[in-house]
Amino acid sequence: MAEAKIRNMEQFAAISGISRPTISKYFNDPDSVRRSTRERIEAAIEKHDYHPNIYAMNQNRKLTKNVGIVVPFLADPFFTEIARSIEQRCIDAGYRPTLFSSHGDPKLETEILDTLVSMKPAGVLLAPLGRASDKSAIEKFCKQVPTLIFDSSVDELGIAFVGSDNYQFTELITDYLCRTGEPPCFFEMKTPANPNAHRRRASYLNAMEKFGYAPQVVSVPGEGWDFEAIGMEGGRAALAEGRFNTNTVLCSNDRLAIGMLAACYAEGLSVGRTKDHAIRVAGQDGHPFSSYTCPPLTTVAHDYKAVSQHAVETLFQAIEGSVSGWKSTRFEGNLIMRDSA
Amino acid sequence: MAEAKIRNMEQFAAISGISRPTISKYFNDPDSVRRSTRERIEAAIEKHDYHPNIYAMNQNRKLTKNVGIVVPFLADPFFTEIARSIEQRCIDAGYRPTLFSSHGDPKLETEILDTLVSMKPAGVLLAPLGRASDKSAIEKFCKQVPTLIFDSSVDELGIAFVGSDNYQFTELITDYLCRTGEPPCFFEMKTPANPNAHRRRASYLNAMEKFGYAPQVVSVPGEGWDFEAIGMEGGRAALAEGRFNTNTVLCSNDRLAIGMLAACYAEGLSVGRTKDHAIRVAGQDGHPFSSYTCPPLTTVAHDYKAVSQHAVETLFQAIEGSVSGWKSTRFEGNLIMRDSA
DNA sequence: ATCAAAACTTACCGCGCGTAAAGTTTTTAT
DNA sequence: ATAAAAACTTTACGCGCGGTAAGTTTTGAT
Repeated sequence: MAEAKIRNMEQFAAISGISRPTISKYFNDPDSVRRSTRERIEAAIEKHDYHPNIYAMNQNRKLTKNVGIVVPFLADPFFTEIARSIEQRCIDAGYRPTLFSSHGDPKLETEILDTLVSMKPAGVLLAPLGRASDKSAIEKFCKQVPTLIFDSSVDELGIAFVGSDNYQFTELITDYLCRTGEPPCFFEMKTPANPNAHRRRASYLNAMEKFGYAPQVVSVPGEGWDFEAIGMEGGRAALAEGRFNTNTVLCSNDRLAIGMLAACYAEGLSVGRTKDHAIRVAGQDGHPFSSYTCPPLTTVAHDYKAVSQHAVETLFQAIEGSVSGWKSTRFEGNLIMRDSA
Repeated sequence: MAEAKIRNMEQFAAISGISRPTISKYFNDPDSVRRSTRERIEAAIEKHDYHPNIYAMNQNRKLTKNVGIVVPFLADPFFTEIARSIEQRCIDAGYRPTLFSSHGDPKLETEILDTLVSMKPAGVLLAPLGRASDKSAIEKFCKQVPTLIFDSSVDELGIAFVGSDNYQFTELITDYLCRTGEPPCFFEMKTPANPNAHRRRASYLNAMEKFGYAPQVVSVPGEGWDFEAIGMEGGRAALAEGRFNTNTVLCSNDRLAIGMLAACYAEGLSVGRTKDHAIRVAGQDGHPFSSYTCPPLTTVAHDYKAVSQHAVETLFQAIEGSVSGWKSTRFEGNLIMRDSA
């Protein structure tokens, strides 16, 4: 600690008595140098606490180990959860993930893509904003960087799409709700940001027809990503006005359902699947907190593990050469029966 | 779009008929070049869609506009919320924030600090893991980069600490609970990751003594950051075993309280502040979802705005020269009375 | 001991940009 | 019109590292 701080690899090479290219080789792959050399280098690292500058490293590399992860809204626990899962898988695969959130802002999303270009990532996992996204910017970006689109699909961009089978989600839970009680009304935002919401509505309508029930969609106003608030306010209004034809409400997503539960509580309606309750409420997503609502929320859970694993694997396969055509993979969800419906 | 893609500033300078240093100057500050020049550059940018590589930019700059934000656990909505707020303020101040999460892992926290050194940030806002943090690594880092510590304090490191007055939080809500019903038991994790938890317990004990009541602390086992699960399981056990002496439970934080609410529901206990309920539950933090629990959670909310604003301002003042001594600022919380207590 | 393979060193260029010095052109003020 | 100031160009170097080619040393097997 007495000596001056090492500032670059050349200084470190000089002080450790090993040539710079060898040091560089070591940091690129510690096993690529002789054991004795490695030990000398590691001793010097220990002694001088040297770390190469990763941003300078990537500057002149043909292939970096950087991976970008972009989600539309990090304050949504669904995205924090999936991002965390993907992040971990990237680390395990020896890559350096960097996480970005578009914060619901298309301009910020485009800026992030520009930043990512500077980062020279080996690949990017992008969950686009959806409807609001600047598609041409995404398209341009996909031509420069191997990009895997997840969560919500935008045309046939990038190397592949990996997500959930939202159509199956809604059909599954609609079927369950119809079999176990009154057929559900569908509760959603009027202008959802995410294209998956449209799939879910369409699936609901189709399923209800198939099962021989009259569908009823209750769309509530509200912009942005504050779903719980929108669900609560819209839910209270809809309940007060008696806009639900049955005692069962299927929400377009869990966050809306959490708002709906709060609305029911506020309106003095007891939620639950047994006879002594006034209303049943179900969600969709398998939100991390859905098991801690009161009552615990019945929902269809994303197969987080399958989605994140397949997304990461597909990206890495593409990075490592095997280029096949664009493909879309959607995983089925699992019904999680809890007390709310 | 017909021409080949511009790869660097030199090519861009050539094609736009302006020297590279001037282009560089423009990107550093558009107003530092003549109006006519600026217009020519901007026309060329528009035409060729050129953006300088930000990582190469920062390579050789004396002062970058990078700011690092590190939180211990991004899956905790409290941290997503405060991070988002801080991020926005940095952007508004013309800086480029990059967000990192330690994911509860001290090794990852140290790695992030190394990464941040490479990034040459103008400053860093760090919410340390707390008890688990590698303090010597943080200390080293603080010597290299202007660092503001927020949320939980670690010694007197960095340029300053900004956070909440956790002592006041607990005193405030304990007082409220004592005045409005039975005095509260204190519900907490046995081995909390965050030092604020200890402050809250100490404050509870002190307040109870002051008000002339016998304190009772119920500590439940559990490691990690899955607070809702820990609160629910520990809460169920404690309720089943009748370990709460009064009908009022003050939880160490809102996430634990959310778990406690779920435990009460599971045990068939009605939660609320009126006579017809069996138990009162309160939290602390002002968690983003605390208003959507059933019943809505009574809590002490962080002054998110004040904390994030003061943190960012203090950092930028330090960056821009005015170096005063280390200071600690703690903002008071606001009691939010809802139905749960 | 011998020799080829493996590992290393030296030397040099490249990445994309910041920055400084010196000279040239343009603008502004008088 | 003239001079000073401002803005620009040219030139040259630096940041911290990757990567390659050539030559040198070390290794390990015979």
